[in-house]
Amino acid sequence: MRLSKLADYATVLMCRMAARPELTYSASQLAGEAGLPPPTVAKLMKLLARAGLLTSLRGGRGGYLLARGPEAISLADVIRAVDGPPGLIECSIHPGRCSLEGGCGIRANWGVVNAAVIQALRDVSLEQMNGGPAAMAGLRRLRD
Amino acid sequence: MRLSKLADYATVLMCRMAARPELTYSASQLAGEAGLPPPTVAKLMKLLARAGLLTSLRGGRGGYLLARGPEAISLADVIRAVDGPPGLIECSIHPGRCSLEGGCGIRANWGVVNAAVIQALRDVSLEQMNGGPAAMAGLRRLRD
DNA sequence: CGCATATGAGACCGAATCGGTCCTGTATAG
DNA sequence: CTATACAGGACCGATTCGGTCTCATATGCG
Ligand code: SF4
Ligand code: SF4
Repeated sequence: MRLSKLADYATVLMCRMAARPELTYSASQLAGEAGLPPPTVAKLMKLLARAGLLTSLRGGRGGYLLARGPEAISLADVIRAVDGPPGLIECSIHPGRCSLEGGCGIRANWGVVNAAVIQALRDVSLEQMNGGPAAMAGLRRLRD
Repeated sequence: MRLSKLADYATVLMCRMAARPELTYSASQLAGEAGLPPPTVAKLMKLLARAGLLTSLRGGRGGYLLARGPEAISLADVIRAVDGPPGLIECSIHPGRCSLEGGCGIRANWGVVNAAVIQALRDVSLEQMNGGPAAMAGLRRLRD
C-alpha cells in the first residue's frame, strides 16, 4: 500500500524544481541541494524526462527543466513516471493476471475505490504541494 | 503504490464471509470456495483474527466468524490487519526513518493527501463492497 | 477417554522486486 | 577539442513478498 521510496523522492525533486519553474537544474546540483545520492537523482530525472514531465538539455550548461507549468503536473503524473501506472489492485493494471478474476465478486467495486484514489492523486498539482495548507483545501473535501 | 496481493485476497475472503455474517467458516472450506491455496487462506485468517476482525472458534466444528457486522468493517481495517498501517509515504508510518525529513518541504502536504486516501478506504465497508454499484455512491463524490 | 477436526504461532524458503551504483555512448557549449 | 551533462541500460546486494510447512493447543463427538 505504500508508494516506492523512489517515487516519493521524485515528488520532492519535482516540487523543488517547481519552486523556480524557469530555471534549469542539473542532476548533480539538485542532488546536492536535496541531500540525495547523485546517481539516484540522475536515474529519476531520466525517468521523469522520458515520461515527458521534464525537458532535457544536453551538453555543457545543460540540465532539466519542467516541461509544463507546476500547476499542470500532478502527483499521479510523477508516480506514473517512476512506478508505472498507479492503482491499488492488480486487475486494474494487468487484466487477466489475477486468477480470481472470474469469480471475484468485488472487482467492480474495487475498481470504483481504485479510481477514486487515483483521481485524488491527479487532483493535486506540484503548485499545490509547494503552497501552504490552504492550497490543499480541495483535498480536505475528500474527508467529508 | 499497489497494495499487496495478500491484502487483496483478504478483502475477497472477508467480503465472502460478509455475505452470510452469521455463519462460521473454516479456512479450508473458504479456500475451496474462493479458489485459493488453503495454507495461504489459513495464514490470512490468523492475521485477521489477531487484528480483531474475526472471532476464532477452535476444535471440531470450529472456524471463523466476523467479529463485527459487515457495515462496521472497512477496507482500511482489512488492509491494516494484513499489510500493517496503510499510508503512502514513509514518514507517516515510521517517523524519523526518512533521511530527508528535516528539509522536506512537502511533508506536511503529503500528509494531507495521505490522510485523504486513508479516509477513503476507511469509508468503504464490506457491506458496501458486497452491494451493487449504488452502494458506492458515497465514494463517487470523491471524484467531483 | 481418545480421536478427528480446526485454529495459533512461527519458522522457513524461493522468487521477485526494490534501492542504488556503474559504465558506455552522445550531444552541446565554449 | 575538451569538459560538461544527459541517455540508455546493465548490474548487484538487500529486502520484501508470496507461499508452504511443522508443531502445539483447544474443542466436539463417539
Ligand atoms: S479480480 Fe478481485 S482479487 Fe483479483 S485483483 Fe481484481 S479485485 Fe483483487
Ligand atoms: S519526509 Fe518528505 S521525502 Fe521523507 S517520506 Fe516524508 S514526504 Fe517523503
